[in-house]
Amino acid sequence: MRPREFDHDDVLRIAFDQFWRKGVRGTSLSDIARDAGVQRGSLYNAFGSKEALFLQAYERYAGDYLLALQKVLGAGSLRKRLTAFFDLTITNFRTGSPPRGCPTTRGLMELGAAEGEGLDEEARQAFANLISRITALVQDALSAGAARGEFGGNPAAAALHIITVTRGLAVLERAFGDEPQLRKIAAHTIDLVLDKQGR
Amino acid sequence: MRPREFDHDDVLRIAFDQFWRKGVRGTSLSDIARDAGVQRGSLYNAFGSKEALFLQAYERYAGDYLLALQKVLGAGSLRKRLTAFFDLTITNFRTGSPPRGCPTTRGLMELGAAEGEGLDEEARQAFANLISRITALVQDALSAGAARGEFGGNPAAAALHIITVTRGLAVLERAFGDEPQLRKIAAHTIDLVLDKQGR
DNA sequence: AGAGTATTTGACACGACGTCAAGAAAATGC
DNA sequence: GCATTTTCTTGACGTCGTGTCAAATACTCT
Repeated sequence: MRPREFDHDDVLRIAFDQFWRKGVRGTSLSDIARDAGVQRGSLYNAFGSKEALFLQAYERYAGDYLLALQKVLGAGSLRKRLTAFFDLTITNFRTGSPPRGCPTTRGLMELGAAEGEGLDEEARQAFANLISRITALVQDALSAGAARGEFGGNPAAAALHIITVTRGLAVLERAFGDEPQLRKIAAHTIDLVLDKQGR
Repeated sequence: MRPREFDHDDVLRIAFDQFWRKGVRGTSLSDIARDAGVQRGSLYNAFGSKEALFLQAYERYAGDYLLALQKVLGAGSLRKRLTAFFDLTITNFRTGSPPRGCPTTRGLMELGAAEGEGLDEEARQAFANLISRITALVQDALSAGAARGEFGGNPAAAALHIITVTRGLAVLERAFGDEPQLRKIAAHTIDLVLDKQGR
């Protein structure tokens, strides 16, 4: 056995950074190879394909991100939790310059509509999976809030609504790049859901 | 002067159909040329570049789409208008098999985060422009509704919120392809905005 | 030390984008 | 009616990206 000459995790991080900034289709394996100081062929040998490499890098990101969300969604009043949740969400795709956007949303929209086109079904499931798990976290927070009388609606419906808004924010971020506006929408959403419309 | 051997508008329609289904990056000019029965070089001669061709095709689509929206947002009670608006929105990216998704959202997420990457600034403005104009239409409907006592909130904030939800729906459509779920979210959003939370 | 095995490396085939020069076809002027 | 001109068309080219393969390489285990 000959040992790898590069660190698996280093490559994963470097690759995801590129994918995040430029999208999967917009990132070439040559770019990653150059950045990581690895030969292009070695990447194919180690990961099989660009999509497989992306998937591994994405899973890594998804795990980290879920942990961070779990943290902010688990402490404080419901309003505080939701505020922190939106905050982390917006911060997540507003970091970097230019801002990197939301990798999940970008990945989803990069999917080919037809079969075989672009990213494959496995990637779609990875994206859907992260969204589902985030939805579950939000729903848990809402249910906990309901138990404490901080919320009187349907946790499942409200969680879905909140998630939809975060996905929409990811899109508007791309369109306008106007962070204050995103935060306003987030605040408004919290008001709507908590039924204090601030009028 | 030698006349064109193909119809400008035909090509635009054929091209946009492909862009819509497979994204800009996922569509090759060879595909379009084959589909349209035109030589690839002729497309370059007539449009200049893939992005320019996309932009023209997109503007065409945007105009049609705006007209349709204007129609449904201008008649009936506010609730009816919003329902028809969400209906048209969801129908728009659920048509075709497999569903084609939302071209605006896809286009936005295909944009390169950095300069020079992928679609250029002009495309971003075209996307942002359509979103802005749709927002304005929704806001008009809300204002009209407010004048008739059908709505008591802030039209600008509510319109922005609604638009955000539609962008989120476009993303969730990609993730889950679950049309009934999308419609539920839409209905819930209308309830929230009109302040009848259906509890 | 030697054999085995996985990794690295460079070359290859293929397709896509965009450019360019040469050929083709119609409108205009004489 | 014919030549000219102007535009469109056509095919070839260079570059870059993806993915494959066989040969060379370097480590490990016996």
